[in-house]
Amino acid sequence: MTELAELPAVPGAARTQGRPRSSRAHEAILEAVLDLIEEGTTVEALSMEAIAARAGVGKATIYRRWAGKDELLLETLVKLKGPPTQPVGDSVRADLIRLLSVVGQKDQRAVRVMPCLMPEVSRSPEAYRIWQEAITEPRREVMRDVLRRGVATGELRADLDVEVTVSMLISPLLLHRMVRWNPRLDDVDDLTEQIVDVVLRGVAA
Amino acid sequence: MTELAELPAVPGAARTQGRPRSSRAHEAILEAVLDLIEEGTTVEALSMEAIAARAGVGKATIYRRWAGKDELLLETLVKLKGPPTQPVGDSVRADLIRLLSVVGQKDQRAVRVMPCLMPEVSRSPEAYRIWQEAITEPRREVMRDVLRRGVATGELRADLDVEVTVSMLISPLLLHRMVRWNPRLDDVDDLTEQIVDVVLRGVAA
DNA sequence: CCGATACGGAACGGAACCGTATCGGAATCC
DNA sequence: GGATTCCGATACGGTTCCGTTCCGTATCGG
Repeated sequence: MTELAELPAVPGAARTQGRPRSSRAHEAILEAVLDLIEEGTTVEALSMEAIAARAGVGKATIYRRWAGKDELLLETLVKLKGPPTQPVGDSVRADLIRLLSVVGQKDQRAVRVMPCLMPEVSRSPEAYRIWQEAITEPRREVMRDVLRRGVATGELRADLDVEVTVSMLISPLLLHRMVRWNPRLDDVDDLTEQIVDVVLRGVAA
Repeated sequence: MTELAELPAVPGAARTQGRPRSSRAHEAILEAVLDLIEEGTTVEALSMEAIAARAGVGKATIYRRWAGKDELLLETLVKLKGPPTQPVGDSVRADLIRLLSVVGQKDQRAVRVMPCLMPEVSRSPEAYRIWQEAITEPRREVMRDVLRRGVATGELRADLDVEVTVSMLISPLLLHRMVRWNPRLDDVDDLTEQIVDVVLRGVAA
């Protein structure tokens, strides 16, 4: 998918001759994208000119690395999210709380970026595919593992519907932390625990 | 193009003299906005020119009615989502299933429009307020009522956290139907029932 | 040192929209 | 019939951004 190689700068090409691409410019461009989005620019309204200006970079320097805004955004997003949180293995409950407590809490910029991606994701099948593969699916898979292990150890019932359970666990937190769907939940301090406990009770043997 | 007889048309203004505004044009403009969004135009990318062209209307006809795109969009949105579904009162479970089964199913256009509003909602406090007051809050209130009645009749336990429960019930369906957050749920045919049953079990006395 | 490439910056022609103005014609009230 | 307002259409100047192409300079490998 995307190459994050750094020292030689960018692609796997045998770019031996001449001045190497500046990794500093590379980083500055990605940071500029995040900064602008965080400040309220929609993904769609992001202009290459604004990105270049913010990064202190010529537009040509951007086009030398990415074919267009979409490619740039993809690399920005993948870099932003990093790898999913990993469970520890104490108990199903502790692992779920651990995984869920970081939803929308790791990097505040991700919270700002995600809603801006929704129009693109809901419109373009390609954007949807990338979003699924790079962002949501890896995180769901981690949680599926926790639930499956719980089934294996007998902590959870054998006929548990893993997909529905994952969705029930993540969705309320995602919706609250991403778009603050219900502002009254702001005051609930043990939201994660409440959700996990209700779901675990609901699916108990 | 010949004009048919028109109703008195639009606002409560004392507009006695001259040709009245065409309610047909009014409707055509609102429909054009929805059509364009449904076809994949982002709210932000909506241009007055495109709306006018699609509606078969001059731009001046739009500006004569609304001061700008924001006002036009607001009226479009409020018209789109009509009043919330009302519960029947048989049982808590039946009412919840009734309310939840229409999430994202009433008007397919609403499903397309909502993700496009997320960037605006997450960026502008004013847009967030309107979105809450006009869209989400009235629907939550209906569901709160169902839960409160359940508490009153003893079907639900007395110390139920209504806000958290509402969020747990709606969020998974909302996320699935709006942005298809987890495509594996496509095949689950009794998703609504499963969610309601797990939650009700989880919060049982 | 030299050749090659990247750098930041500026300018380019072209496209899309903005919001306004103006047109001849149509609809309505007095 | 006459005054008034709205109609759809088109044109306008102004703005923003696109993606490309030039600069003159900086930085690498050989």
